Amino acid sequence: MTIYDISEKAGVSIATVSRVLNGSSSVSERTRQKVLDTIEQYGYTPNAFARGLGLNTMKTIGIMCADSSDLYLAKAVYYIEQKLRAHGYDSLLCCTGYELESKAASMDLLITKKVDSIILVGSNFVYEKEQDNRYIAEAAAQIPVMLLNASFDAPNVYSVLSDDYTSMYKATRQMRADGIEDILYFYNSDSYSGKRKLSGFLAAMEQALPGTGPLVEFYPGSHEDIHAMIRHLEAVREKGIGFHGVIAADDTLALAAVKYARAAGYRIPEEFSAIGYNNSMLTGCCEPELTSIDNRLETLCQHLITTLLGILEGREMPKKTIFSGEIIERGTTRRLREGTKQNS
Amino acid sequence: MTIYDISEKAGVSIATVSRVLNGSSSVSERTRQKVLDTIEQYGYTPNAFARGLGLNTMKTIGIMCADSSDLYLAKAVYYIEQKLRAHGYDSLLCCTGYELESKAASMDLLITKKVDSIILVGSNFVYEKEQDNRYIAEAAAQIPVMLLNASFDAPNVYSVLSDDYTSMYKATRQMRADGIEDILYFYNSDSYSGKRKLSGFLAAMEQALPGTGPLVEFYPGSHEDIHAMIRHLEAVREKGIGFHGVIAADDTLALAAVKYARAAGYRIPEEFSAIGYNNSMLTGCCEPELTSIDNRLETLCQHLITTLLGILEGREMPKKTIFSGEIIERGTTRRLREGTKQNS
DNA sequence: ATGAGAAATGTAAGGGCTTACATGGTATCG
DNA sequence: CGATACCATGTAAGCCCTTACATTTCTCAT
Repeated sequence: MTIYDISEKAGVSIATVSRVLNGSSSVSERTRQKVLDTIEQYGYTPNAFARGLGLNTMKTIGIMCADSSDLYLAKAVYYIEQKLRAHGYDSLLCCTGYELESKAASMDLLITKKVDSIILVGSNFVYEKEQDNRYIAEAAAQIPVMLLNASFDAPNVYSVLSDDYTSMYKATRQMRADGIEDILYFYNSDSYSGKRKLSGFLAAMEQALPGTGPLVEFYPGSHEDIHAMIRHLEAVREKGIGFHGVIAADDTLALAAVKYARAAGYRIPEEFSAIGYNNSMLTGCCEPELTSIDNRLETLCQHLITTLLGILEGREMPKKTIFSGEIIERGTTRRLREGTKQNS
Repeated sequence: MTIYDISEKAGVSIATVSRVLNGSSSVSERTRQKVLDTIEQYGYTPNAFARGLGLNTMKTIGIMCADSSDLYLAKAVYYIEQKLRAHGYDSLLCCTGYELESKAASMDLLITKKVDSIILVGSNFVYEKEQDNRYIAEAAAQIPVMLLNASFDAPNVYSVLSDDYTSMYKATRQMRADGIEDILYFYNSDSYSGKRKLSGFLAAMEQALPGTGPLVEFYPGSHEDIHAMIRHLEAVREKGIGFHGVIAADDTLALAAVKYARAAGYRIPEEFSAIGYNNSMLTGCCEPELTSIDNRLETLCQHLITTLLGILEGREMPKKTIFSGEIIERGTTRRLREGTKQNS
């Protein structure tokens, strides 16, 4: 069943059928109905390839993310896919892993597949070394590239991100205001946002205790292995380093910190505090529940899609948008700051 | 840059270039190299649409899942995407939600987009009423449809699933063997596998205590809201129904049960047991750690892809494959069965 | 009624690729 | 050395749409 069949059955030319299909230019209401009826009757669907060839687009967006099974990234991918679909775009998903090479390769692949744009989900796509980001600039020479949770300045590259620096800065200040001196920063990624978060922590600590070397621990293992994280923290203590608060770059790490602290016999939050990041469902999984920073992922995604659609329609759009995060207080932090409303 | 440009630069015909590109039929090694060099030199990539139009395939597989942010589904999508990519296929992701209507609509959409096959990830795609599954059969009339964790018998539909019935049956028997009489079955889905799990539980209970009405609770709320789950369990107790063990259809539910039990003052596993399902990262999130059923998701996905590739190559493939699951014992169950090796 | 201009429709030229078939060249055999 | 068979390559006909441009049909003011 092709457009020719329909045009024949409906007694019009293929051009007219095409016009009806695309809603463009003028077709009299009468013919329009006639064509529509015929299409309905014969159950015709235009061939996507031929259409793509003609229009040079198939309304498909490439979504790249390192690991779509990661709690946070999965959520982002979900929001993005939803919102794209709502606007008639499909999503070609590409889980690239964390190596630069395979990211670049996936990017080429998506471009070859003729996606209209590529969305890079997660801050690990932007590297410190400028040259490592060349692959992004190269892709952007062909189609717009959107960054979620990262920023990179190049033509045709658009960024939407959360103000991780300030969020961490505030969290750190808050924990100090709660009277905790020895805070350990626990993180597992040197990604773009990973670095911003760390800077926020360091800035707050430097301001509070100038010249002191703040406690900072990098966890290199698997993102899901809470055991290993706990062991890591135990190893830190065994080195004689004491800490009564943990600010983590991620809820999983924070959860590990809570479990570590409980095992070590601390009462939480009286003797030990923890703040996580992402405000994921994991916050409900520990006792007491985890205070966490919400970076308004859905808002970010919404904005990213709005921006993308604008670009695809040829409008001028902001190259970089930053949203602020919010600390969601739960049971792993006390509240000495505002008066003396304490938790216990 | 088209195939014409290359053919010109290389001094051959477009047919030859095409042949080199597709590795088909015979091309002399000399011309082959010449063409390859030219392509390399000018950085030519064939136009995917034109190619699709000619070959009537773009090596793309549709992946449908209700909610790709669900821990378990996200993992499945991840495995599938990885394995497909390894074989040169791309994945068009489609999060459909849980309504039949939108599932059917998404299916049409994917077919319109000319995917080579559709994979339905998750058991919620198969309904009890035969007629509600018509949308699957209809799609299968056009392209092969693969079911993960569900089964539905129709031409061109292939199923790969875990033996949820037996897994639950075993888990239930095991908990009873551990001396727990009042086991509550806690579930949140009437999906295909949801029903199989429930049956396994009921069968084991019926066998143990014929005629007794087993305790069964359906949780209707959000998949992520652990609080609500806990409240639900509390409400059950307030109705005067006692239980000292929970078998849950899902790790999140089991986690809620553990939190519920701890809050109620039970010692785990001495006074209260719990078994979850999926063996997800959540098992490491509670104290003690959660015993859970592993349904070998990666194996399922691997097999599903192998089957799919076979079908696409025109080979005959098994229509239904069932793998057995495995109980991974952790801290929320005791072990009275095998001798007296106890946990505490 | 008539002619101009607008509206509706048709014609045909791509878009970039695959591939059946045609052609020319070379090796093989008697 | 001519006939046979094959291998390498080229020619051209699709694949199914979109759309610029040409043509026909209306509409309406005169």
